[in-house]
Parts: sequence; structure tokens; C-alpha cells
Amino acid sequence: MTQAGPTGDDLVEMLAALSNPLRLRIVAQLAAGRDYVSHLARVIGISRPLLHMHLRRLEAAGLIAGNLELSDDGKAMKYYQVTDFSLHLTASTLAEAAKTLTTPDPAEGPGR
Amino acid sequence: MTQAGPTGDDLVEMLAALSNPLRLRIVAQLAAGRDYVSHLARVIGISRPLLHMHLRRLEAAGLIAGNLELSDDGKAMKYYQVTDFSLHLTASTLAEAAKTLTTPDPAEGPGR
DNA sequence: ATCACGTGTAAGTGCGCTGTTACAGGTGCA
DNA sequence: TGCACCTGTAACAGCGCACTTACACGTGAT
Repeated sequence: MTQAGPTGDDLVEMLAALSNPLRLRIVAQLAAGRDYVSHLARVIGISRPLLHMHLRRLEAAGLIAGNLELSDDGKAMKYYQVTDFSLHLTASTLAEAAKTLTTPDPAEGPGR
Repeated sequence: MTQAGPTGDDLVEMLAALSNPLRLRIVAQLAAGRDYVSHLARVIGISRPLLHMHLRRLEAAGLIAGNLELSDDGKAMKYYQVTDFSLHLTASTLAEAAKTLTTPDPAEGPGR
């Protein structure tokens, strides 16, 4: 095995991105098919600036990916879609990921 | 299948509990064996009040469980241990969980 | 009594997340 | 020219999380 999951920091970022009801809805909606920002905002029922913020977080975590395209009538549309992520969370996989945390480890001792 | 994972709300709570470096360390440490609060705080290197807060969140999410015991010398010790959780996160499992979210769904329409 | 160990909680601070409103720019069409 | 779409970002308010310091209470040993 050794499966090499994400690093501890990346995992924390992914979990933080998913630990929000709205972002969970966004991922769920995109799982049904790619969509562009304005339409997605209408479907979910939130403002575009707000959706924009959440999309940034999800994309930064590597859970979704967006690319700008030009529609037939020349409009710039940004389409987002989910990436092929798969996380298995158990006590042991988390313990494995925790080894690669770069965040301040208080137990490391404050350097001297 | 149908595997019946946690509800959307529970899932969000679990992910929120795990999306923190310190709490990830706590789970990792407990995965190596049960421990009591004061000792755990010393091992990880944080204050007891802070650890106490994080333990509350982890326990509320159902990821760890604690029970008070009396040591041989009569001291009250609270031992914590990880529960047997197992979460598989993919776009489709998340979409499934999102269906059971009770948090305000803006798209539902404001009731009238 | 005082110390060393365990438990828990209340109060205060700093900061980041969430969400709003407002603005600025682009295209195609009447 | 004005409207209807699309995109993005800046500015601001509210709130909860993370963390510290301080306190209160219990035991057994010196």
C-alpha cells in the first residue's frame, strides 16, 4: 500500500474547503455536470461574489477546476468542474497524514 | 450499496473537526493509543484549556470518545480514544451527503 | 498546610471566514 | 445609446474560532 495521499497541509486545506454547507452544495451541483459561475449562482441561490469566494477556496484545495471559455456569442464564460479526488479518512490514514504537517508543532520545542 | 454514511450536517461537522492541524495531531496521537488529557497536552505541547476545547469539538463530531476513570491513587483521569470512523470522500459521496443538508438552502425559496 | 498531580470553566483578545453592497470591465443586440 | 448577459474585485460589517491567562475544585503525599 503506502497509497501516498495528500500531505498533511493539503489534507487540512481540502477538509477545510469541504467543511462548509454551501461549498458542499457547490461540489454536489458540479458533480452533476460542469457549469459556469453566473448560472451556478442562480441554481444554488447565492450572490456571485459569494460564490466566487467559495469557488476560489475549492479550487485552491484542488477539488474543482475552472477554465475560461468563449461562448458562441462571444461571451467569456468560466466553467468549473469537479476533479477526480478520492479521500479515505480513518484514524490511521489521518495519523499518516499528520506526520507531514508543517504547521507549528509545539512539541518540537521552540528551537532553544 | 447505499452504505448510508453520515447526514450532510454530521459530515460537515466531522470535516470541520478534522480541518485543523492541531486536531489532526490529536487524532493521530490517540490513534497510537488512548491517553488522558493532561498527559496528552504535554505530549502535543499545548495548554490544557486549549486541548480541552479541541477535544470537545472532536468528541462532538463523534471522532473520539472519552470516559472518566479513577486511577489507582484515586485521581480522576479522563481517557480519550478514537472511534472506528471511516469516511470515503468523492464527488458522488459528497453529492449524496449534500442531499441531507438542513442548513438554509437559498435555492429552496424563502418560504413565501 | 502546602505541594504536585488530576479535572473543568470563565473571561478577554486577535484574526480569519462569511456574506453583503458597490463598482468596473467586456461582449452582442435592439 | 442603452440593455442584458458575462467576468472580476474592493470595501465593509458580523461572528465564531483559536488561544491565553486566571480561577475553582478534587485527591494523596510531605
